[in-house]
Amino acid sequence: MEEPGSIRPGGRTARVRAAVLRAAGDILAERGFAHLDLTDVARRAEVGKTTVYRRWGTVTGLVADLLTDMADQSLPRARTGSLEGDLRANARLVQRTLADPRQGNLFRAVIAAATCEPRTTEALHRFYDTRVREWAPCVEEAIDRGELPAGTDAEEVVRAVSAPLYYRLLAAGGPLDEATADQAANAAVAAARAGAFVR
Amino acid sequence: MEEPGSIRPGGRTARVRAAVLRAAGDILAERGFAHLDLTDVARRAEVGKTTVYRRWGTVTGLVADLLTDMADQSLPRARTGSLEGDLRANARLVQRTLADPRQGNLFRAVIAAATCEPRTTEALHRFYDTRVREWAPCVEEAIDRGELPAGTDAEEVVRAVSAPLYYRLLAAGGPLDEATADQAANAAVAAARAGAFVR
DNA sequence: CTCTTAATGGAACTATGGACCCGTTATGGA
DNA sequence: TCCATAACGGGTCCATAGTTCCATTAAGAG
Repeated sequence: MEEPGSIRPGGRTARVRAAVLRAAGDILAERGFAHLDLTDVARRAEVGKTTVYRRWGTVTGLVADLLTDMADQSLPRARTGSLEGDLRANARLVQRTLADPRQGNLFRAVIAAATCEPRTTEALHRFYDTRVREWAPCVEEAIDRGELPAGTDAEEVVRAVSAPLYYRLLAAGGPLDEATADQAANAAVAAARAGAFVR
Repeated sequence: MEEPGSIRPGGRTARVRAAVLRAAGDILAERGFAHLDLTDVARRAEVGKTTVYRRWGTVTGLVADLLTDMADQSLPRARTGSLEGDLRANARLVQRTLADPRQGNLFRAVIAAATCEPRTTEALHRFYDTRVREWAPCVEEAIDRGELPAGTDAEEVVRAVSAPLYYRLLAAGGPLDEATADQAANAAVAAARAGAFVR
């Protein structure tokens, strides 16, 4: 019996997983990582406490599974035709997500959880790898068009757009509005044009 | 009896606080935020359990106090004479701090704790405000020298240097070496020169 | 449809984080 | 130096997170 749910993943098992992940997300968004315990999750999900402990074991383990679930729901990138437009669209998408009360708190909680366990950290990294790879092509295309220096690290440019937004969310604080998003996108474009991301 | 330690802060009380904060920092660095409980802190600090619960009450409250203690120990900024030099020095300082096993884990844990409670969040913001204000003058001077456009938000430039490093530490992962630090500094300078941080 | 068994979940148990009581210590002002 | 009391800390109690056991349910193969 390795990995409960791997042999009979259909029907009830899938319903239980969905209910548990949903409850976990709710609690994380409302109360934060520190107040998450599996007993509470089981109660909210209307699922047996034993089931939750058996399948996920620890809080960080549950968050890791939540992250792989989140990674599966990736949105397609924008295609505005220009580098500025695409990156600004990305910045605003990230900004709206982080500024949304539920989503923002969820991300903060998930990142906090990733702080505590390598397994969860890896799940988080995979999540961002997915997102970055989804958006990197718009930078690649700009390089092909000659808008950016050859050898520019496309993925690094995409990360540079998100970084200031996450920095505000997690560390330094400050407003997370559309102006912040646009500034992040503009700064990334300007730095990329100047060759700051050439490998 | 508001705020235990506010009326007789000397002698034993100060020693207890130092021992507790030291123990808390050790545990956070070694095991992370999730495994921090006040009973354990009291044991390590060789201090009465009751004392810890009375003075700090919760894990996040203790971390908040730890943060104000950390904010008091600010390093003076570098003065290399050039904007690039100063910001690169700042980037490398941050990078060395975050890459150091103990310090890096401590920062991750402290930020995770700040995720869970407004009081702690505010303490964290104050911590970064202190740091940013310490370094902002080197950008101001560059503006005065005409190296950067008038109206450039100096503090925002400083934040732009740290952001990519924290983004790696907390969210996306990836190497945190000197090359990363220099890239962050270069990108911030390039963006600032292009006017991306003009208010 | 039937049967095997994967997976769930109720219930009882244990370990421990956190709260409280009250006696002890030592700070800091007179 | 002395004293009022701020602050500490040992001991005890309680709520509950997490574990274990076993009966019940239903997935999915034939």
